[in-house]
Amino acid sequence: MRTRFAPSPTGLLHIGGVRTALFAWLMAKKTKGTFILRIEDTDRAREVTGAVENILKTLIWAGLKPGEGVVLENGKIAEKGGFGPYVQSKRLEYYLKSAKELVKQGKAYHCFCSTERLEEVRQRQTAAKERVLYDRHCRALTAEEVGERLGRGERNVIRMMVPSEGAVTFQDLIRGEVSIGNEILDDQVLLKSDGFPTYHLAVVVDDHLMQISHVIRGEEWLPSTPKHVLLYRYFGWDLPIFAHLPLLLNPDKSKLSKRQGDVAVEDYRAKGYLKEALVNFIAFLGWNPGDERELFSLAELVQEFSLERVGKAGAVFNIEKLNWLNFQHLKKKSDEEILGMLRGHLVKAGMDGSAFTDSYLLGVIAAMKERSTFVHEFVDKCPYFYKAPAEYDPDVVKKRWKPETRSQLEVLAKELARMGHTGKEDFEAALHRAAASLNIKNTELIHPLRLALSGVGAGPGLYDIAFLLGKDESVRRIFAAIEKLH
RNA sequence: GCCCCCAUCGUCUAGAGGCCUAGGACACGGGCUUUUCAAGCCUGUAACACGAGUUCGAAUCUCGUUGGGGGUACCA
Repeated sequence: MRTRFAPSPTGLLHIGGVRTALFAWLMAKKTKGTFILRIEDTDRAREVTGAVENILKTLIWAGLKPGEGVVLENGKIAEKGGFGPYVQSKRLEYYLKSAKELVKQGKAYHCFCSTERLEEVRQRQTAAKERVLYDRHCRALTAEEVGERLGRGERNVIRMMVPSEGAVTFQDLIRGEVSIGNEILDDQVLLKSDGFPTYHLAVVVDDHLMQISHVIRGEEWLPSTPKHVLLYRYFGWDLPIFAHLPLLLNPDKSKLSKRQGDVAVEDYRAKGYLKEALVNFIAFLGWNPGDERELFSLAELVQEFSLERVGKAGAVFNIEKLNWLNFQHLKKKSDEEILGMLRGHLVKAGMDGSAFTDSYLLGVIAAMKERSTFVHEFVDKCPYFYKAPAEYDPDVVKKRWKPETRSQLEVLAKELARMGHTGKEDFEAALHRAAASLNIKNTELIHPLRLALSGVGAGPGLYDIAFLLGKDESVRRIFAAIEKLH
């Protein structure tokens, strides 16, 4: 099996794009086939510099490395494989040759209509509530006339000649048989006046020349597939297998787009989503294993995935589920692995990472793991592990800080200061002793202590916090709180 | 407008005629646990768009309606 992902370099890689890439990649891997990256840069106006590199890096980040086509070699964009070039702007000769061949066979023709005339035709048709199609004006031109105008170097395009009757029927792996009447098919432009092909010509020529066996793409291409089928027939080529994936939707069910939240993979990456979670989540948008399992690694997806189990209806991109998956995948990682990511994050957050030892951070990770969905929460959610609280949550102060708290905490501080060993259970024992000597319940000390140490009312187990901070720092924070809160 | 595709809880989905008084997951509510917050465990609310058929029997098949989406460029 040879599958391909063929994006246009018009910007950042879209979440819908990676899903298409993922499905194509999975199919290739599953069958020990090849996954190819081809760049469809036939619209020069929309091209964005750096887009190819971004797309490639994002794919690789997600684990979807192309085995052929446009690849990254030593950090540089390169091409690999025997069917190149893999960038369409470098393949102009193929498209020109193909288009000319069709003209010669009478299956395509030169069209000299101006954009103004085209626009006029469109408007007339719209007003008359007719189908908006090219009126095939230039089909009537004689060979002499065409030759003459071509000789003058007049601007023209090449359009495919679509039969006005009959219908095109083709098989889609996901949707079964799809049929569209020829009468609604346009005499599609194949070669633009700038010499570049349109998508329709380029995709057919390249998929054939590159021996793509399965064309896996979004459902938005379904309506133009008949044109492609026609083109395959005109050229006398075998059809690939088509699989049109259901669309990814905004919460309002329209096609996933910008302006309704983030759509670039990079956005999610920047927010701290794990690639494992994103891939897992995206795979389940339209696909499922048929049983109750939900957590999948990329390798497991390769084992289980099949296009037969891809659904037909569009799927809403639901961030809540993604968050849950991120939590699950984060929990699956070893503390050591998280440590590496946390160190990276500390640096990014502008903190002096070297101020904390591995074992200290590992302690923070153990304490916070059940409470964190993202790696950055090992910092954001518990700043008190990195520096003493500068202020105290007013609500918690109101609830837990009584007039007698001050003197009680002083007793506790003395107990703590006297400890010989400073294990987690020693803090607990010391607090119990303090409470006993004051003749109060443990909780009356526990909550004020939590407030003094962390500045907030919620978090990991109190003794975990105290143990991690250590005896001296805990005592310091108690006195700091007494001073600030009276 | 025209064409194509789609239609099960709010969301992702299981379901390929009887196993469905429709299952799971996220989210939401309640409970247990507990020094707090989480996590975990238990539990609750919640869906076959509608209408005709076919059939002994339909979420599952057919047709229609409605709704939604996509397409309709010298963009992909």
